[in-house]
Amino acid sequence: MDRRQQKTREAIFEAFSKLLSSKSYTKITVQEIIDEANIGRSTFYSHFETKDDLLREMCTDLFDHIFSDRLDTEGTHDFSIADGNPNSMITHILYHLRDNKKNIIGILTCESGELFLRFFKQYLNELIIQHLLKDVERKNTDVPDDFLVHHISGSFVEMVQWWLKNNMKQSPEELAEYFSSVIIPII
Amino acid sequence: MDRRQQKTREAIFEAFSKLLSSKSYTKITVQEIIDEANIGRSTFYSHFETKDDLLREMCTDLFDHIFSDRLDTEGTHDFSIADGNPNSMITHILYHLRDNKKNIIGILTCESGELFLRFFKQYLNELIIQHLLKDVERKNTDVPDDFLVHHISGSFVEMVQWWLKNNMKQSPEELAEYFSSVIIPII
DNA sequence: AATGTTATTGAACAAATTGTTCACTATCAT
DNA sequence: ATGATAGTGAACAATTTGTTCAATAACATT
Repeated sequence: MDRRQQKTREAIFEAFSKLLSSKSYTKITVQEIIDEANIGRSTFYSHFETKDDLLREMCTDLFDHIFSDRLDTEGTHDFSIADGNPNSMITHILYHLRDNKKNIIGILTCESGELFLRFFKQYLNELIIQHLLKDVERKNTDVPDDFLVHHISGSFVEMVQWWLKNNMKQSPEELAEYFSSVIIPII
Repeated sequence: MDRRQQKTREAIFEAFSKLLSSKSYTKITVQEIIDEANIGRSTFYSHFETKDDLLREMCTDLFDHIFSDRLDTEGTHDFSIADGNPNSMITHILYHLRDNKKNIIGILTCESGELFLRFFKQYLNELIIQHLLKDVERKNTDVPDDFLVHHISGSFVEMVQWWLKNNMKQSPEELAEYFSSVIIPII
């Protein structure tokens, strides 16, 4: 990728992220992003089709990063997606979210949250199906698998939202304990 | 309230709801609502400040209706918010959502879902605090009350979304069973 | 260092949208 | 019948959106 493209893309992401900390997604105009990023109008539209497209790309970048196994060891913590231990996986995700540079709270607390959460749940569902419900004989046969998967991923994103909005008072390890406490008994 | 005001308000609600079934909230313009409702431009703005305001009012109307006790008996079902039985409360809410005239799926599957769900969770939190966790000696002391309340309300709205997006295949009673099955064990 | 390729610029453009104003008309309650 | 209230529709300036295009800058490669 051309160095100019990289710089422009990064400038747009940063401008967008900065704007998200002061106003909600729908209120932000493309013009403001352009001004903040200090780029030409046509440059923005050569990178992204629309504002929605920009958000989509940013989410893809973020979750690809969090949920990719290769990047586990370079992080600031020892928890990994790949080791199959539920608590470790949860803690891994929470650390990434906490230390992330993008303005997640900005994305969440406005209309764009819809898109963000859709991404989040999608990645989580795959993770749950692959690691949590595979090779585990379930005791709770009252509910269908599909319901349970959505319950777990749904509960998780709800927990993350609650956590972020309360300024992440709890540690990722503490939160992982809470989560296990309301999920493990019902699997 | 003036009969003219009622008619205008109703026409706007209906137009908005109809538009929500064909396109997402952010794509809908005030102009389209005006055209669909067949009213004057200035009339719209004398009723609602903005499009967001309209959505807010619609949500308030809806949830006030669902969560008000007085209206329990007039419904198409025998379940009530007031009787304190969790399953009965859940079923009551689900029936209302299912039979509702407003386009809930339209609201949910677009950016306005943020606002809608905020309302929904707020009403649910109050209900949970008042009816579910009051006078119940909790066994699960590993998690704080605040976390548990959010977990329950969060899980509930996630379940409703899953249900609506799957065309409400399950009956409200069946869903209430599912929900109890993943919540009761962890209280 | 020269060259062809590619990214960015900035200005200009039409079309659509937003929220407000105002004089006029229709409908209401009594 | 009448005063009060609600709706009309047209016009308004200000923003925003997405596109186009020729000129310029930065790039990779030889």
